[in-house]
Order: sequence, then C-alpha cells, then structure tokens
Amino acid sequence: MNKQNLPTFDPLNPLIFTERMAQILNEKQKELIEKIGVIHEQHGMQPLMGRILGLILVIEEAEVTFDDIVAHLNVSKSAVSYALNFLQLQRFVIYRTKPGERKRYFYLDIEDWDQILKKELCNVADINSFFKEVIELRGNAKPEFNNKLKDLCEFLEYLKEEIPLMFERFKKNKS
Amino acid sequence: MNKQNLPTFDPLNPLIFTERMAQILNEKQKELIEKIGVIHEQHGMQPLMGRILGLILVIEEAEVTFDDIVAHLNVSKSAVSYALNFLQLQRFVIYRTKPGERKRYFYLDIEDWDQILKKELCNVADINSFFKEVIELRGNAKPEFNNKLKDLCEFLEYLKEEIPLMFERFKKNKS
DNA sequence: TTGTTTGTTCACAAAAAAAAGAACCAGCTT
DNA sequence: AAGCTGGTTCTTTTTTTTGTGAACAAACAA
Repeated sequence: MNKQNLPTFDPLNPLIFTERMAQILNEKQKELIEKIGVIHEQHGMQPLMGRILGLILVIEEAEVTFDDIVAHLNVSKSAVSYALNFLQLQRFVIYRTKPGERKRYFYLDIEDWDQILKKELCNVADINSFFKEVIELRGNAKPEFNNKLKDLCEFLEYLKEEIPLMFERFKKNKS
Repeated sequence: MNKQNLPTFDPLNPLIFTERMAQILNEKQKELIEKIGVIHEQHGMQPLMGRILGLILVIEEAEVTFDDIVAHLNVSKSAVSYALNFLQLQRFVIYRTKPGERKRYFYLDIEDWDQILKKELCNVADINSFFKEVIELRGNAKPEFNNKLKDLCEFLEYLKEEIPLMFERFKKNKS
C-alpha cells in the first residue's frame, strides 16, 4: 500500500485519517515503535523523539510528514515541532519536499549509516576523554587502580583506531 | 593525604568534615565529578548515580563510604541508599568492609574493566536486535532503505564478533 | 482580501523523576 | 537499657521534563 491509495478506515481507531496520510499502523508496528522509543529514552533521548525515529523505521514509506507524526503518535503540533527541530539539529533526520507540495517529508539519514554508528561509538570516545582527565587528576595512593584505568584508556584508544579499519574491512568483504 | 590525616578545614565550605572522612575535594575534582555526572545522565543514568561514580574515580582512595557520599555530594541519606543499591544491582560498584569496622567501602569493579566495556558495547547489540525486528516487519515499498538497514545490521553483527577478538589481540600485544 | 496549509513560539499544566526528611531498625558499645 | 553507627524504608516535597493549547506567521490559493 502506498500513499496514493486511501488507507482502509479502522473503526476502532478514533483518529480521522485523510488521504494524505501514511498507512495505518498495525499492532506489531505500534509495539515496535514504543520499544524503539524506550531504548532511545534509556539512552538519554526524549520519549517523543525516540518514537518518531521508531515511526520512520517502521512505516513502509520510511518517511513521515509533520501531520503523520501528529496523527500516528497522537501528540500536539508543538511537541512535534520541537522534536523535529532537535532531531534535525542532531542530524538524526533530514527532510525533502515533493514538487508542488509545501509539506516536508522527514526521513532517516541512513544513506551513510556509518555516521549513525560513529555517533554511537563516539560515546566510547567521550568516556575515554573523561578517563584521561581522571588519570591526570588522580593522586598516587592507589597505583593498582590507576594502572587499571590506564589499561582501560589504552584499550579505548586502540578501539578508536581499529574501528574505522573494521569499517573498511567490512566494505571490502562485501564488494 | 590519606584518611588518617585530618583534612584542613575549608572555611568556605559549610560542611563539617570529620576525621573519618576522605580528603576534601579541590575545585578541579568537583568540576570533573559534575562532568562525569552529566555524561552519565546523558546516557540515561540518574544524576546522583553518575556523580557517585565520578566521586569514586576522582578521590585518591578510589573508594567511598556512605557518609563520604553524603558529605561530598551534599545529598540525603535516602538518596544515597537508593543510588548505591541501584549501582550495586547494575554491578557498577561493589563494596568491601575493613576489619573492625561496620562501614562499607564502595569501589568500582574495575578489576575486570572489560566488563564495563562489554556493557557499553552491548548497547550496540540492543540496537541491532531492534533493527532486526524492524526488517522483519517492514514491507517492500522501499527496497533501498531496507537494504541499507540490512547492511547496517550485518556490520553490527560483524562488530559483535570482532570486538572480543580485539580484546584478545590487545591483551596479547600488552604482554 | 480572506482563507488554508504548514508549521513555530511561548506561557502554562501535567506528569514523572529525583531528592528530602522523618521514622525506623539491627548490631554494637557503654 | 540507653545511645551510637550505619544504614533502610516510606511518604512527601521539589525540581525537571515533557507535552498542551492558543496565538501567531509565512506562503500560497481562491
């Protein structure tokens, strides 16, 4: 089913769907959106933002309009406006427009998905920078502890170097 | 300076320090504790918990008592109790006791720091499991998107396999 | 010009998270 | 037995986060 087709009306769903709107979500999809939302929350993201990402992943079109989000996720326009601005700022989503329409179609910038991973992996880098500061600042009362910390840092450095190489090896392996 | 020495009294600091207490923190240390707290918050951890981890990392002793936390972080006993229980449950900290004392000395379970990393890296695994669910559920309207998603998953799988090997290589390299 | 679509902004409300505080308790000391 | 020490538990308060709704606005359409 694509956007040209009118979605079948679900009498159990109180929302009014218009012909512009993306497909109606089934239970599995709704569940998965929530789950994706929750893991994003657990990683420090705001609830609605996580669910927007879930929505984009789950719907067949792989893109949503402002109104799709309002309707499917049943939230206010202002919340959506705020969330989308944030997600764009963080480069999680981008939008395109379609000829003759003013509406924005938001989608995941998955084209270079290695970016997504790099973002995840720079968490590790963050942690490392703090460990380094810690080591700088620590006294010498617990040399064993300090050494463990240094080992950890070293490994993180190693990881940071190796991961880009892994990207390359993977790509080579594929082609 | 160690716990046997009475810390010098800081007239700007309203807290009353007793002879039991760990060193008085300097500004750099306090700052770093807050920073470590914030990055943990951003990763979904509660503020106090993050700062407790920061405190343990930063103080020379590399271990804290319940009262150290109350005094240095200036929070209530109940908050500390809750936070410590959580941190123990998540295996972030463990405690030991000292002969003749009832007090618990909490410290980071950094002995096998690879655990800490594995915890971080299993986030990646989490994400992968959700991507897999997404792929299962997705229709075929956007094959390019689906393929990108599959590539991403494949790479994550590859990463999961390779990372333990990297641990080994690193250890071998060290010894 | 008036209305419609596609949003944004801001002041506020609701809900959830975090922390406080008081009461309690077990084990040890005196 | 009465008082400390080293906490725990429960209820309440405070703070922060998240979301709402009304008003506004730009761009286009009738």
